[in-house]
Amino acid sequence: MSSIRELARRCGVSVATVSRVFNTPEVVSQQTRQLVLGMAAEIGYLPNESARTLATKKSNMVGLVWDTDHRRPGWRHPFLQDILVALKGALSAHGLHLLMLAPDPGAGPGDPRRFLRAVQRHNVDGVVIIDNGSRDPAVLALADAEVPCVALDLRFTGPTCTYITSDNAGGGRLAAAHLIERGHRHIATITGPAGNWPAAQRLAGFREALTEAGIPLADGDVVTGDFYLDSGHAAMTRLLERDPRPTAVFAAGDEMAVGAIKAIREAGLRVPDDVAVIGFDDIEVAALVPPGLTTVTQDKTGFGTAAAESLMAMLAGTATPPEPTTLPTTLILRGST
Amino acid sequence: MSSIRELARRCGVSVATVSRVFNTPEVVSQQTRQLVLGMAAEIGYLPNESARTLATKKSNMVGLVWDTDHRRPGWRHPFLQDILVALKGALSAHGLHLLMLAPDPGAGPGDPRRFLRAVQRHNVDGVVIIDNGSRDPAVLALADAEVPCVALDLRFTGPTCTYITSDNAGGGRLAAAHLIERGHRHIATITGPAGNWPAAQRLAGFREALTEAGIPLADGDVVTGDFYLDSGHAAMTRLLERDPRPTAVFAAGDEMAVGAIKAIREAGLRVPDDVAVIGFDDIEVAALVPPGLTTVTQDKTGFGTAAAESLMAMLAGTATPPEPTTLPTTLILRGST
DNA sequence: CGGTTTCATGTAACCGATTACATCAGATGA
DNA sequence: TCATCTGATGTAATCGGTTACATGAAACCG
Repeated sequence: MSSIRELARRCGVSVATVSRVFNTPEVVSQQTRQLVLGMAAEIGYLPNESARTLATKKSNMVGLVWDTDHRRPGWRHPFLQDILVALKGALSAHGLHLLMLAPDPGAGPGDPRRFLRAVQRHNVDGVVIIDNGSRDPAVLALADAEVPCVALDLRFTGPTCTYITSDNAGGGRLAAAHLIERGHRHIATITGPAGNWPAAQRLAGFREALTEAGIPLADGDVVTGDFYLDSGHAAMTRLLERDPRPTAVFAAGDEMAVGAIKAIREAGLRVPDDVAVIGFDDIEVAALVPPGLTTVTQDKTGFGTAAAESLMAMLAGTATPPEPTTLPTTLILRGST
Repeated sequence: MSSIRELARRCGVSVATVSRVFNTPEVVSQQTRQLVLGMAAEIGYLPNESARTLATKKSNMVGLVWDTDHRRPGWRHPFLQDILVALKGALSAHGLHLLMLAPDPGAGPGDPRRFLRAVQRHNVDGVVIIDNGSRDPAVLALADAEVPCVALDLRFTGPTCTYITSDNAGGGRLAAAHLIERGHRHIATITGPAGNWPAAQRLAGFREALTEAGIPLADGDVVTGDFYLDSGHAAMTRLLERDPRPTAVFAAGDEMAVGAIKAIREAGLRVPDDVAVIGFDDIEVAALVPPGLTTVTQDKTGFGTAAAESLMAMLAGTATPPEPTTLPTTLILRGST
């Protein structure tokens, strides 16, 4: 691998000049520039990023902390793929690479500093956190990183931190309003795990809209799930035992909604005639599962692009981190309501 | 940020000793080791990875080249998420980080060296390529990287290269055998784009099994799709116009199979009674779309773990790259056949 | 007891870049 | 004509580690 010194020697110039050709080409003469670039192409010279990072303390890498919950092997964020595609695209456009960090081996598996340490060792210019509400201490510890941080789907603040979330409360309101408009007066909901902020917001918005419409929400009509399919099935089964039975259900996640539909079918009832179902997320299956799941969609691509933008703003050196971004949610009408 | 020299000074030892404490602790005395570790914890010292990489030429980073097809914004690999989860998990276990590389900005958008250059600049210890048969020159150029490379779902050979694929031919055979066993004698297929190797293998295995069973496959019963839903719908629509109409269809991808089911339904026919459908991939929707899609499943997690293992083998310094891995495919019976 | 090992540690070169500062030739201007 | 400015380039310190080699003390051994 040819170094800058080798290239400088071959060109008969100093290393400083070569460096300038690549970093501040405008200060070097046309003639020298072409000489160096030509020779660089000839011998296949490429600057070594580690050396540049060492010298400049800028790595052009953004750390990605993700999938931190080792206790749950099936952990997944519903939009991981969409977010990654958008995030990588947006960062690439700025010449930034995305480093998916392994926990620091020097810290034990339970050490809350295992990601912070990994971040600090690698001179990343910023960090993106993808979580879904686990509130893992190892994630929260990242607020201490003296580096711009953007968290997705997680309230996350700090002197150099901001976050992106969907308008979950608004989405919950949309769902309630839609069901009310469809004439339902007894509406149940399957919410997410206690302590999960997006789930709580969805429930809050939903409840608010019901209250405004003068529709009561009994405690027994609020059942907790864990966002996965089976929990939706189980929750719905319980709801169907209620007397009177709710005529509509708002599930705080599409997977749970699909599970609910399954349970309704198994009980010999029809969707939406006997029980209407509305979900949240608009995952791929929503469009494909019959009768088509009406749902509240999140701007999946927006997560990635907004994260990149917030990060770029902080990298540009604003004194205070950008305000948290709230992505709009919208209703997608399909057959289940 | 405290440096190794700072730490050495505070401990009253040389930088070499500090370095040894972290890299070859067995050669330094118990006493000194504890002194250094204690002080390191106290002042929060962490070694700088860029500096280590510069000195050792090992970065503990694996480059990930992915989503190279800029012409198709919706590009996606059916298993990207599963692969990433497994890959990251397996690499993390070995202390390796995954660097999702942006194309080198110094190369134009169409430059076939844009990924190779990014790889070379970053001192990555290895490269993983996720492709789905685009045969992008920028991907093929990576064979010249003097670094271990593992490609997923792509035949990719070279002095330091190997690849992981599913047993696509075997899967095609499984699909055919299953339909034959179900009594079908007129079976059509929706294949992938010309030049797509996995698709070609699936077709080959499928065709082979039919031939062995003495069942003809007319040219008109082979229709080409592009792996996406709409193409499956369109292909099936054409197949339904055939006279006689096939009684079963093998789609080389689940999304196309779902599209096919949709087309069959829209034509007023039933699945599987009028036309049976079998897919390939076992994506999430397969289980959820009624009547449940019978399909050939790939070992999604296996892609990630096998890639990590092949990579580790090459990093361990074997003279020749490991043989390509062929992951077994198996049949998943559901309601569509 | 002198010589050889062994163990712990130190010295200093090196990895490949960036960059503050110095230099120097030629152009400018009074 | 000489001082001054400008533009292009060079010198050398620096970033934060690793590691070959040197050193010196203690242990071992015939």
